[in-house]
Amino acid sequence: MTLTPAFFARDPLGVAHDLIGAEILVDGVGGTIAETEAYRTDDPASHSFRGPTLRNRAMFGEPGHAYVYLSYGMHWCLNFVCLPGSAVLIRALVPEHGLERMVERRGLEDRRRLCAGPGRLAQALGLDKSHDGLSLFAPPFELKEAGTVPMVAAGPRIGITKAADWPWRFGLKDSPYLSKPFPRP
DNA sequence: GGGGAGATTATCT
DNA sequence: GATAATCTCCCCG
Repeated sequence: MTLTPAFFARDPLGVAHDLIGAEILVDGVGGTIAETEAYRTDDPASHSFRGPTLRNRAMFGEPGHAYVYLSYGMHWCLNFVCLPGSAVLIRALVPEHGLERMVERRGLEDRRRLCAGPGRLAQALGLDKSHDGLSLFAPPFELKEAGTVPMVAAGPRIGITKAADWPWRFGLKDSPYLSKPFPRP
């Protein structure tokens, strides 16, 4: 699967699945995408459900751009915009590049917890409001395709109250870098 | 290792 | 004024 803007111009379910195993870097810091969640326009849990607002405007912009928002007044979260009104939340990475900077930003050494969760990942990569709306195909972002086809697990999304049972969460099967294990089938 | 409280603020009702 | 796509710390056992 070639990572071009066209890759993102489709249903976020497919994008969320196909992003597992790809690599994301911000200023050279990052690693393999280990966990994602899809948010669609007809999805009660999505920020886009009630239409465009100031916060979610990036979700209605160009596919292949970043949507970065502040969660719980404290944590930045990174999304990749797909078709207008839809996006994929990046929930976990396998930390591989720039470990030193991640440790510095996160204030801990435990590799398993550096990027295991959307807020942790954003902190490790130094993301904030300034990245909202930026293209993923230009610095400081860098995307690389998966080397091999990974085993992908799917299950219910995490931390939401609406449509909580829809299995729109994807991840590297049995990876120790997930924010949480997937429920047994 | 697991459950629960508290942190902290932009956004929308 | 309530809510939220979360995280850390503290307590228990």
